[in-house]
Amino acid sequence: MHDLLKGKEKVLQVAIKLFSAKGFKGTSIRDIAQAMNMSISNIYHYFGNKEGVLLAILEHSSRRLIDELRKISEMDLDPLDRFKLLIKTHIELSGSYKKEIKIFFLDEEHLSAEGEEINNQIQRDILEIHCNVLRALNEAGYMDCKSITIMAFNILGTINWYLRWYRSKGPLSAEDVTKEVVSFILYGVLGNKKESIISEPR
Amino acid sequence: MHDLLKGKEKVLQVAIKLFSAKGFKGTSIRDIAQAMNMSISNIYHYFGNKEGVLLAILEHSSRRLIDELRKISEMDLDPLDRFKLLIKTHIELSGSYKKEIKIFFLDEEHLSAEGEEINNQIQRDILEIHCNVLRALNEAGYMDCKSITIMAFNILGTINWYLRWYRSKGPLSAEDVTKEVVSFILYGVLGNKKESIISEPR
DNA sequence: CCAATTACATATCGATCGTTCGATACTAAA
DNA sequence: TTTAGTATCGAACGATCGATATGTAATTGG
Repeated sequence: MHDLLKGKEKVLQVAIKLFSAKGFKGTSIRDIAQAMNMSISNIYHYFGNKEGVLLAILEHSSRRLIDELRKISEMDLDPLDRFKLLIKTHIELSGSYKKEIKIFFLDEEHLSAEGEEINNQIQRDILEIHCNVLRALNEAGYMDCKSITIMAFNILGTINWYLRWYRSKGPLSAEDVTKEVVSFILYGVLGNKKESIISEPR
Repeated sequence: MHDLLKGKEKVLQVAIKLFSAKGFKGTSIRDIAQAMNMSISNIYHYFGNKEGVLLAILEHSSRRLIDELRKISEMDLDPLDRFKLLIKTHIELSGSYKKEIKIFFLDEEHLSAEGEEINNQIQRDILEIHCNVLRALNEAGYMDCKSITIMAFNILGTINWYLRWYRSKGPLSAEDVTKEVVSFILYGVLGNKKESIISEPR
């Protein structure tokens, strides 16, 4: 047993890498098998079919992110502090699930009805968490917007796009970049009530 | 000639629809040919290969968007007004190129070196236009940020995400949704200098 | 009107795809 | 030691893929 990961777990690791790099349709079962010196049929033994691999990735990786974010959304904090923490955590956590998230939002198209349902549920869960936190923010008078949902979409767009373009190359440190993105979202959300901000989020 | 569009032009129309719906890898030349009752070989006669179809779409559709945006970015206006106009136009124009833009940002992965270069150039052009407008905004003291580029990315993320989720179904009119998105971007960009905003952009 | 170019079609190629089958090796309980 | 389940494999299936070779009809410029 000279491999750190074995069987099922390793398939997922390799598949995450390949799916995120070449897309779902762009990656064949053979690609995955070859990249880890495993037989094709063995992957089918584990996951049933190709989509099974994708769904396993989705469930496996999204669960952790969603649980973490939900925990924050239920914290007993000042609405603004909770919101800041949520955004910051979402960005930072997403950093470690970068590849997986790229898969979430890249391959929604070519799934079966069942797969699409699972994928939609994930996105709905994440959106709802943000909506809840935003709603509290709104009711506490920190912001004033016509549609909480639109605001949540704007936030997710900014975060997910950040995952696309960020390549630890530029002049700023990862931390500074995060701070800039968080700040953009913060001011965008608070809008004309920006006086609510006493101090920058650290 | 019972068809409104003929030949090359019609291939592009059909390909845009299919690529945006099922992805580049998820759409076969046969799909395109069948959807318009044309022979496979004829598409090859027009575009050389499958990627040729994609590149034709890219060049054809991005050119108009880029030209339009660049025109605005070079207008002799107050920096803030120019910025507002740019965002508003970008969102509205993107609305009509929705499918095409989905293709731009969905299929960057599976292109040849040449195709990737073209695609990158398009994205660089769009980014640069926004950077230029932002820079003027910054120099005029309307905003104060560490990185113009990050700001531009944030804007593009919000806009492109909007194209993903918007489905003329919700309670708000398309116009109102646009206004909300523009407002989010505006406040996000202006940050702690929001007093620069006198009146909402219509 | 005729030659040349363009617009299209049929038929087919070899490669690759997702998937399945049938067989072995290993492992742990009985 | 038998047995049952789990992990793994090689070989092959039919379908579909991108691409091409070889044509014929239509259009057009001189």
